[in-house]
Amino acid sequence: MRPTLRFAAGCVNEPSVEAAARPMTTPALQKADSMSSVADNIALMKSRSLALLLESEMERMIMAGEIAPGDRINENQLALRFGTSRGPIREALRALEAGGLVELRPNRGVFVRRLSIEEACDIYAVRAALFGLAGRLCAARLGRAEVADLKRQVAAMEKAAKSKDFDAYYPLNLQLHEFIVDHSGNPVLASHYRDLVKLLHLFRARSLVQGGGLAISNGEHRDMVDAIAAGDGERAHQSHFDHVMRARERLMSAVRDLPAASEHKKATR
Amino acid sequence: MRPTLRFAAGCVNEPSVEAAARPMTTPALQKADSMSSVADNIALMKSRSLALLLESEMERMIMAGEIAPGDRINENQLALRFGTSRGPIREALRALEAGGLVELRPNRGVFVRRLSIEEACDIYAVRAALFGLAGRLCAARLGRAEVADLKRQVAAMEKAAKSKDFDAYYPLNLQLHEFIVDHSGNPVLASHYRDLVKLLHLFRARSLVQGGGLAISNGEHRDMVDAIAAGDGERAHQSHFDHVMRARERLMSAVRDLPAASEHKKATR
DNA sequence: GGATCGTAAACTGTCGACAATTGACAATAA
DNA sequence: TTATTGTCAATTGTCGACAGTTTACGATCC
Repeated sequence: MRPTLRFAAGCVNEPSVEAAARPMTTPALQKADSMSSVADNIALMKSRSLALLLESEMERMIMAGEIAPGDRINENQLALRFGTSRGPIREALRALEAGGLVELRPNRGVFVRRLSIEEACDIYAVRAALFGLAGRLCAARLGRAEVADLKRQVAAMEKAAKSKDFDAYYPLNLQLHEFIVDHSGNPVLASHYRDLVKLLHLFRARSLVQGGGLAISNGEHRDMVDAIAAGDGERAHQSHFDHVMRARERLMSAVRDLPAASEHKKATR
Repeated sequence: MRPTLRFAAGCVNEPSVEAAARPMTTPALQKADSMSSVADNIALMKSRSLALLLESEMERMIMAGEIAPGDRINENQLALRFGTSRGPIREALRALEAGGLVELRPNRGVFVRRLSIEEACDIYAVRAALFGLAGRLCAARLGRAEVADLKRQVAAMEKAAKSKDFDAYYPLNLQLHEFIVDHSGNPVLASHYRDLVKLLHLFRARSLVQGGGLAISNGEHRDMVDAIAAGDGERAHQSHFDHVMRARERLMSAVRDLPAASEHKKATR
């Protein structure tokens, strides 16, 4: 029988590692854990490889901030916590490193990547280029139905923006961007775009984006959708590119406005 | 004492795995292998980790075509060949997978990624977007000296193009693109661009690019450099973007012109 | 003869153990 | 006191072995 992978709850001190993964330890007994019983396990069996599981779980942990940028990741501790050996952990960390979420310092350990302002700035620019391309492609591809969908989304955001309901606006905003990228018809673009967005989560000052004019941002969304609706690739490109670049400016000016705190030590190297 | 890492020459049948890596097995004796003796070893010691070494070596092997797209990679065989255990090999493969060079099929093994025409097309588009951004940034950044350098490069290529000397043109072309990307001042952009170019090496029909009008291509280069020299970001973006997209069209039409052979089996899945 | 089933080899996934390195702390010397 | 050196615990890097899966091949049955 395979090792158990129980995500040993409470082994060390973890906030919320849910037993989202519990392969059939006893093939016979199967209480149907209230939530989907068999499908989950089958999916688990198919994933076939702790490393794959661990990779997504650790990515989640980093995204959720359970491990903060700059933190060192202890292999032994993780292995203990997940009830596995260090092998799969190391494999997962390698994959994460290639994605830039984590940094490998030989013989020292792996550290959650810490993004400098400059790097965040660079990432935004690349993201803008990709998003610009997504807009261009959408303008050439999207049909009436999809455009209507886009307009609906922008309208919903308009409402949230008017009432300054950031909690409602934020997920809608995310969804709109995802929609555009996913409907570009270019999976490579979508994948790279997502990677960049992930990386930006490591930027500690990210939360600053919040304040910045919901109405302004949504006005830009309207321009974007208009260009797509008109099938004007060039204009779509420009509006999409500018949208991200303006978001970058909003963030950067916010960062520079409160130069206090934050920037403790740069390049511990 | 550490394991030896001899890259056991001739163990299985490898064409050219040079003993580029030979850490100080006997700290005393050090014959100064004719080439840089100590520095190499120190660099090796610093890299500290077979996995890191293996990663670059295997990347090289894939790039050089020593393992062809679609081929399965046998961990045991590689371990034997390199004189290591499978652990570091697996770690290196994980990293390569995240870069898209290699594909992981659980319980089956890892396979060198095989790029479909569609994927290559998608990658070209993303590459165009990144290159467009690079052009835009260069237009805003480059000084007289760098522009002069660019013009020199284009002039050299002009000469090669006139005499249809592809072997001279190709490396210059590569160098020009590298130059622009590197001088964009955005390392994230440069890194992603390079990854895409690497991926394109997996496209079997890549060699078709060759025939396609050297003079035409270099004419586009001239436009690019002109825009950069003028400091016209918008025009630079457009010319750089178009340059890659036209290269894509040249490749794609070449592919479609000889529909024979090649496309054996799609999606063995 | 062709399809189904069972078996064995080959290989991947995982583990536990050991070797080497790092970083911290204590002891010593100036 | 301060700088240097020696030692030790903690942690990473690597290995060899075992368990489980896949796949190819041959035997059996229709």
